[in-house]
Amino acid sequence: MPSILDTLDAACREAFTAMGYPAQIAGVQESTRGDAPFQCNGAMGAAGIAKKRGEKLNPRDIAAQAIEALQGHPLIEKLDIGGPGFINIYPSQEAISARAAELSADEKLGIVQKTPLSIIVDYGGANVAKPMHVGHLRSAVIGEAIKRLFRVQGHKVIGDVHMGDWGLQMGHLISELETEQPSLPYFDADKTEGYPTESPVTMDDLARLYPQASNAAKDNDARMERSRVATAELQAGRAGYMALLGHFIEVSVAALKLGYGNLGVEFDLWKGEACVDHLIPAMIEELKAKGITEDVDGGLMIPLDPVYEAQRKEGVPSGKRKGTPPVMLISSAGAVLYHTTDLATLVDRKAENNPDLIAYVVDQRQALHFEQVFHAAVKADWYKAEQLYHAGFGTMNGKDGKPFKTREGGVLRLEDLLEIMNEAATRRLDESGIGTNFDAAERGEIARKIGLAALKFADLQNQRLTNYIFDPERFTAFEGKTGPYLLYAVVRIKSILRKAETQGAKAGAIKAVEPAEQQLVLALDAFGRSVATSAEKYAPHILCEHIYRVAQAFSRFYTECPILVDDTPEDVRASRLALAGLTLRQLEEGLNILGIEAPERM
RNA sequence: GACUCCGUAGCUCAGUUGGAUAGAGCGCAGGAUUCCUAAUCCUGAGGCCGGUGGUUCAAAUCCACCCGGAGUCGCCA
Repeated sequence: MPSILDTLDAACREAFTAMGYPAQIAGVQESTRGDAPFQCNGAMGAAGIAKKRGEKLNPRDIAAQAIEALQGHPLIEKLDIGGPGFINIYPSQEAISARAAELSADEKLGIVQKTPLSIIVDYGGANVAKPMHVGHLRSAVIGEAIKRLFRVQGHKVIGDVHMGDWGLQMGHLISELETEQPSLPYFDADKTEGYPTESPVTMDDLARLYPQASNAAKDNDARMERSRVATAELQAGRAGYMALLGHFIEVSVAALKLGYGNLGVEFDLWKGEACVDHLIPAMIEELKAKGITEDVDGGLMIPLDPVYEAQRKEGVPSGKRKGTPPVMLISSAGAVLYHTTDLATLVDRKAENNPDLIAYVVDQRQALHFEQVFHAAVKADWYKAEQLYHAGFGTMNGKDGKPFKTREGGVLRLEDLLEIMNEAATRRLDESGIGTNFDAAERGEIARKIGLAALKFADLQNQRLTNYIFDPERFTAFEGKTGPYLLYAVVRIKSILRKAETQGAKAGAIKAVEPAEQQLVLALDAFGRSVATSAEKYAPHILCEHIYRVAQAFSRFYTECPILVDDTPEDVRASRLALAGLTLRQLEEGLNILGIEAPERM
């Protein structure tokens, strides 16, 4: 069953259509003025259309005509005209109560189920051998939310972490390890099998080796060359290096599973770039056969933009050319590149999953990269442009407006970030003296959930592309539009329901009488639309806004409408208990989509 | 230099297809608790929506130019 808003929307469009105007001008929205719950702005648009037809009509008269047609609609209590011709719509108490009953009976809580599509969400993107840091936070948190948004609409969704495990970084690691421990069997070029099963390095070793190598190579060409050679030999399949890569991946995946697990982020696939390497030769042959490649400087590319190519042929330096640069498949040094593995991943996904849609939740700074890869995939006729979407996001900055750094200027590790949030939550619990009667283990768990909720909600409530400022003080404040506020609403409802249980009070038919009750039902009724819009736009912040509004509406209801107080009549108590129960289900489902977990009490 | 994103209250941010008096949170001023968790609720003050021009009955929103910030611009991923 559609929401009240959707039903009214259809009714208004029909009324305006019957009057000879296009349906698109007559949409219904939540009121911006607060006088009425809903408004329709169609009359002004209609007057504009009439004027173009040569008729001169007053929008207020058109509104009056529309109201005439809408009069008697079962959901509508009252209609009036505001300002130049805005139609205010007041749904009836009965309609609101009936809608609450529908929502209560709906397992999906009003989320409209779509025709199932097969969707891959590519997010996470952590690198093998590098510890997770703040840069991985947004992709994980936003990607998880987008994955779940699609899932609750009935789509078949696969989350793929898509690790970075195949580039120069591997060459850096291999060559640096060789510098430290040249006697390891992996570096014996004559040996091709019989390597140890135990990894020669730990995660800590890897985390140390990579920056060591990277720094060493920065202004040492000979050192850089060693990394390049190692990379090329790895990609050519040198046995010892492949064995090392296996160790690196194994050690890293174990660490990453822990890291993502602490964030409450789960992947269905732990694939990486190395998984698709074997597809590359055939892919290159296919691309060549399709005639879309071009040899250049000993490498191979797919030109994408005639404007760019013309300048290249005229000898314009690469930094000064306009338009889209080509996709580089093979470098002059013979190495496979980022473009190549991403294209091969698209080939792999088509073969394995044949998805209707692939969404990449990756930093917006990579927008050009994805534009190029998508363009090439379309050119190769593997995908249609609308099947590939890059949901980019802005960076998390420090208070100076630059990407977040530790006080020492280094990159903040994700585990340290979580610890900062955890400490802040614990401090806050101590300060407010709440939950002091809980045992230490429960308190610890509550603090963890509060800290995580604070962080995730602070991240998700921003529009994706916004570069937002990481402000631990603000995120961990428990007042206002924060994760903890939402958890508080959930916990208060659970508390009431527990108490009702012990008193033997039962939920019954919802009758929304008080303004706070009606506002709560109307807020709840917007869930389906919020989820749909949020998914459609890859915009979790829309759902955040909705959940916050529901929590606010509940808090008001909680203040104004006593439930278990002695003088509450039994039918009113039953109705309010049912309304509280419905609110709880929706808040928990909404928070679950955002990847936020609430404690039982706090 | 070219392209992309951004500029909205003191601060941090929303603003769907152009619509009434531009919203929220924090902060600030005032108020509410014999009663289910006050981490709450209610009321208020606070804005040339970066600037100028244009389109429109109507512009934060669309177009052009300018100012300011971030990012990207083939062989790192």
